[in-house]
Amino acid sequence: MSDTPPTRDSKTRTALLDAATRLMLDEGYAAVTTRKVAAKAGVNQALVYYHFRTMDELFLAVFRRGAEASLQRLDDAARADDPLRALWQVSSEPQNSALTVEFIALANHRPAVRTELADYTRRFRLRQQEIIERVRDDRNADVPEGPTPAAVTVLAAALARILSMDGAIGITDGHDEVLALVEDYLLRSSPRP
Amino acid sequence: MSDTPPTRDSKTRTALLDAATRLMLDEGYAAVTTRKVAAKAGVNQALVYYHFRTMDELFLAVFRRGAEASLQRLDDAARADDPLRALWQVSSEPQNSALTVEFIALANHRPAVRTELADYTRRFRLRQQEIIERVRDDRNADVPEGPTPAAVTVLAAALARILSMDGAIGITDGHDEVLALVEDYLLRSSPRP
DNA sequence: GTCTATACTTCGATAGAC
DNA sequence: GTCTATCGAAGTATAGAC
Repeated sequence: MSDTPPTRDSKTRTALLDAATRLMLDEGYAAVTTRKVAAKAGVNQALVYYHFRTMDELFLAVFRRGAEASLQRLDDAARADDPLRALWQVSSEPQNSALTVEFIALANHRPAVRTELADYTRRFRLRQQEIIERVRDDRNADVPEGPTPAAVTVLAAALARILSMDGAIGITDGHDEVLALVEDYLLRSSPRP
Repeated sequence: MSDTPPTRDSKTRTALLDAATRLMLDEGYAAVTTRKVAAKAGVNQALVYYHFRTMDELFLAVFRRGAEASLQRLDDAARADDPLRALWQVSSEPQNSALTVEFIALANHRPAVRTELADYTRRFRLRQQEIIERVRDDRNADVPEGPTPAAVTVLAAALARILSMDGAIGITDGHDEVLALVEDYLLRSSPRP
């Protein structure tokens, strides 16, 4: 506890996180090595270990930054005119899903990442679910048919990810049809003006 | 062309493919190294290079073996009593989705894998789509509502994968609700006896 | 087909000067 | 905070004996 910890909001630290994120998206998590990250950030390799003591901590820092941003966007969506549509826009941000898939693969051999990913996923879905329920209650409507809020959160995550994964390998067949289903749901659930 | 190529159906070759597959499922694709694969198969490291000249070829061989098996199961499903339910069973085999996710992550930095994965995905979905259309035509029914066959193939892949990915990190919330939706679709589309 | 031995590369991580 | 220098481990791949 006598060490001076590196600054939480340092220019270099941010550059390293940006570099690691870009590497994950462009070349996959296996391309995230201290050397490549440092090179992309324009600093020395050893400096990575000053800001993040291990690779695990670097990955966790990348993950947490993205997770906090996503939860923040969720709260913004809750206050949008059409919250359900805003929720879908947050979920379907392509970068979001692409990064998540990399972290899921990473979680396979990094227990610390798995724990963090599971915690975040639960929080994200639960918050999403609350928003969906609130929208439903606000219209104190007769919402008989259609999937439950819990199912909707899983469906949204599933669709967002398949669109992202397919896109990564150049597949788009059936995507328009699926997006039409989403649009259909949003229109059926949207506030009548 | 003067080299004697290794036997296509060799005991060792199969053991190596099994070992690589298990490693991918248990520890992620990054754990698939010639040393670990050889150790798990109980043979020498250099032997991997006799059966597969490079890591790329090893990964492709693992992929192709699984892909051929899946396409075969698709054909079997086409002849089942309830083809749609059989299709869902093939898609939702947990191993299937888990392996696919690893290959998607791999495709990110192995172009050869990406090409192969894209080709296979197209063939799989197209074949699935044909089966769905045939089932629909057989009952020459009035199938007005519900998603198109192309959308169904994407939905099935999306749901199978999210269930698998969630399961890998210990998340099951909302899964029952989603499975109930699938069951609902299958019952609505199943042959009335 | 299977092995030993080894060349070469890259990785994570640390020590210590500035 | 940032750098140079370096260690040891692990990776891909090859040569050659059996």
